[in-house]
Amino acid sequence: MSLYNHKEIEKKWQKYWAENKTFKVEENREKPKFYVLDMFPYPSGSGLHVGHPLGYIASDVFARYKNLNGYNVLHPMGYDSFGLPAEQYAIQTGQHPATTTTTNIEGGVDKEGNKISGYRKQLDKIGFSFDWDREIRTSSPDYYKWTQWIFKEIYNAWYNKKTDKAEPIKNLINVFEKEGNINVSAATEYEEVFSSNQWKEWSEKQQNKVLMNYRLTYLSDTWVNWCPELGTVLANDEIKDGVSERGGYPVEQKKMRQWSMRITAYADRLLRGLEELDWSDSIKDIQKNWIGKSKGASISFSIAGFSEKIEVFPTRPDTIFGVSFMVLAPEHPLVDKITTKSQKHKVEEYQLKALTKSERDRLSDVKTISGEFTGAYAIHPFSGKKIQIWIGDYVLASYGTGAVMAVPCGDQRDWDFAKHFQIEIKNIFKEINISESAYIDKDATIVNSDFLDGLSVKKAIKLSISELQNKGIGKGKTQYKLRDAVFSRQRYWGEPFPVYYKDDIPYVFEENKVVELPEINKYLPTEKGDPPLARAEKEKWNISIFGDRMEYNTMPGWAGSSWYFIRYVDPKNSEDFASSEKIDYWQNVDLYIGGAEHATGHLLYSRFWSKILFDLGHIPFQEPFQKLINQGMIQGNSALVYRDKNTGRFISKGKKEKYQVVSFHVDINFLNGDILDIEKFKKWRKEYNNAEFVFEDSGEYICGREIDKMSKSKYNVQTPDDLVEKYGADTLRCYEMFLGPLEQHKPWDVQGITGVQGFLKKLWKLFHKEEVFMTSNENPTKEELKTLHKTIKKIKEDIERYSFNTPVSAFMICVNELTAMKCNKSKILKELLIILSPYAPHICEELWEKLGNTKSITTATFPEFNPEYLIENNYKYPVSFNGKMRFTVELPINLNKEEIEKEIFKNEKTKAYLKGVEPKRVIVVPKKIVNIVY
RNA sequence: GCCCGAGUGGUGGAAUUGGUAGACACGCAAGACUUAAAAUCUUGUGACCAUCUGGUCGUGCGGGUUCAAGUCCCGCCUCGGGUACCA
Repeated sequence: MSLYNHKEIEKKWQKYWAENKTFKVEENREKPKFYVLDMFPYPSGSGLHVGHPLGYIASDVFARYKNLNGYNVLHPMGYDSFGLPAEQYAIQTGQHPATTTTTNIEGGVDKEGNKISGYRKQLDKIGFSFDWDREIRTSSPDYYKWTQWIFKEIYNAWYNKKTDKAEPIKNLINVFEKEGNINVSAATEYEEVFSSNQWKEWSEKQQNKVLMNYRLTYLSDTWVNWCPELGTVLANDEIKDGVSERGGYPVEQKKMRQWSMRITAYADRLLRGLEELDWSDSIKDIQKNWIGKSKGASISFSIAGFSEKIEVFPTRPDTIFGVSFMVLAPEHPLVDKITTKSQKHKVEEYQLKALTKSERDRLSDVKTISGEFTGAYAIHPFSGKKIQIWIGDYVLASYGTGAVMAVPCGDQRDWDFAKHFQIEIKNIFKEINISESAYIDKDATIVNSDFLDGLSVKKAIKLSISELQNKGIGKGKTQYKLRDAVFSRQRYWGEPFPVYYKDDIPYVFEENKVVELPEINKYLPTEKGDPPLARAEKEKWNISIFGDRMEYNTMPGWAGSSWYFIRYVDPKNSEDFASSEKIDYWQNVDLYIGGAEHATGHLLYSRFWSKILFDLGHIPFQEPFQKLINQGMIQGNSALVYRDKNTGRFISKGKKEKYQVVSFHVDINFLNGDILDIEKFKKWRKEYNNAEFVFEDSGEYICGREIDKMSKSKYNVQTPDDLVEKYGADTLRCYEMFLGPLEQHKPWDVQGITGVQGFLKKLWKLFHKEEVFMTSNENPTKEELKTLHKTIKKIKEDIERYSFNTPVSAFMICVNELTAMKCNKSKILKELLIILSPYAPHICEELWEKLGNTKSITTATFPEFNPEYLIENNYKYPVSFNGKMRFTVELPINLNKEEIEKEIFKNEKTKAYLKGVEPKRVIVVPKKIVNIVY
């Protein structure tokens, strides 16, 4: 073998790595650990396209780099294998989702007879350094046994606000038995107070009901986002623009008995925890927004003639004297009660109208101001004045208290509302004109406000809160937008809950045994509307049910992915979710790479579960992912053909203006560059067999191009398999990195790949003469060492700042320079192979072996950069005149400013540019630049 | 609307702290080898002007700071992401 044969080399080394378990990793206290993780994929039937491996390649480069630098690197891979598509497929074909899932991972044939290559085989071809002995699948009972265990841990925990952490529910029960709940400060909506006697007297059912209010996962009747088409409940982050993210089906509000996770207890810690994370600002912002912390006061207004109060939550309690009316959401429970007879008709009409309006309508209808007066009055807590109570659909029942104290001078929506209904607008800001709009900045001085007069906003907020507190009508309060997360799905293909019901009370199984997903005859809801699991008879379950029935819901997609990074450290442990020694060694993930679309889902829930597990003493860290990189999406480069509407002929791109055309997507595999292969196209579909064309003058058919999401339906999917076959995995790896910064979105374009392959061929040639392997043992020259060490420095610096694209150019430059020097010295090439091996591991292993090494290149050490080789005697000074670079002058590096200036002015060219004019100023920056101003 | 991020040749992109804009690669053009093609190699390639030397312009647009701005500041435009009557 003499020419670079990527197929043979890659096959050989992939086999070698697998047989020798090269990437198997164990705890090793001699070495520092490094944990590199990719977001694990959902194994879909369509397999990997070139966008998927982008992040995996980057993390693999980093993992291999860290390994060469003496770290013990954990770099696992697995599958998030519960999910909707497999279930949808099961509904259509009757095939068990487990079967589909296995086929999608391991390869095989699907029900329609399509060949599925399988994720694992696709991944293997790219040469990743995954430790496959650690593979996990969230749908495997060995794995979800522990997802269920974590659920039980969460179920058996409550949030103690005094210690600011989760604690076992047992402790709480002890307290209840001793002294009731009088001294308990917990994350709960439950406000009733009970004594120890009351607690003891209660039935089990009653006690259970009360405890539900404290548990970190609890059952409650909640308004949920119900998607009838999917037959399931969706989390807020699974809905985009009012329709389901998957499928785009309408979503409606429905009340259902659901498991929820008390994530709100962690709102503040989730917010504060962001500060110490090395994540992009945009992801941090998204999470901050989602948590939505706002500080203010809760104030209750009494209503004239009623005992009820209206609770409001202003963030600006300092504007309390600017209140000129109140607005309730049309759905507010008090509306029916306080509305006067004369207003009743109008109010009810308005309520009905508001009901029919969808969220979307309300949103798009910002300009229309609407509302109705209820006829009732609230009492201002300080002035005692009567103020009108209105309803308006700009106030949402679902947010805060569903009521606002309207301060038109300080809030634009209140201002608009007051103007529209001609309600008084009181100005409480000193020397501020509010005749055109409200004043929302916080830099005014408060006036017309009794005891707040003359104060700054900041001081007035403080004082107003303490006065409210004194009067017992309000207090300072912090509110979050974050809601508790609904944790039930009316689905089959998910983790079953380790829960059964007896007399309608939920119980979790005491014994630590997995509750396996039972076989059912159909993957659809029952006629009664119960979830599919209701179809399983009691004996179909692998566990003896002591109660009346099992929980029929399953867990959501994010359950398994919220803790998988912990399981990787000890994936086969059957006694524990992972041994504490191993967790202690590996700790949290040092580098996590994945898509930004998981910002509010997976990335938030994982942080939430980590904090619970930390509080309960199961793990020693609170944050799962220290450094996060969000890789950009690789978009598809679709190809279009144009068909003449009149004749049905296909018109080439350059001629299409002369015709009335409709465009179609065609398979990108029919193209060579932008030129369509007419024969392939004709064979594609029957109706094209006799297609006629209008060509360019050159006689070719040129396709249009368009950047789309990569998807089957646009025929623009490029699989890594084809490219690996044609160019090799090493080329693909380097090329995907070469494409641009990892975080950036970029269209896929295969045109540049030949350049990268050319680079590897040139590398190969450095080691060969006349197609025979030949290297020299001579000592390298200064120039050769300079090239090598310049590259070592650049690669190290770039990889460490996660710049994965620039090293590829540096390697190219290095190989180009060595080629120009005709360098085949093993002392140089050996080190080049080591630094290149994270990018192109196969070719490097092969050449490494040819150099006479018997151990894999993965056991090598990343070379030390030696600055001595980069010391220059001269520097080429760019000489600028008035900031414009004109020419360069090479000067000894050790000259000082004055000497440099002298040398420059000796130069003929300098004189020519100055034309005898005396320079006004000369700037000399040694080892940088010379600028002459004249 | 608000909050982030981005805008550089025909294309992907480089320029890490203000200091030679366009590295590296694709594409294109010319040439060498070849019966021919592929592969490979050599040369050129931001735009405009000029016979070369060279000059003018040039990093989305308009200003500004500076000896010097792709990089910093102010105001806009476009695109992408997030969020949405949040009280």
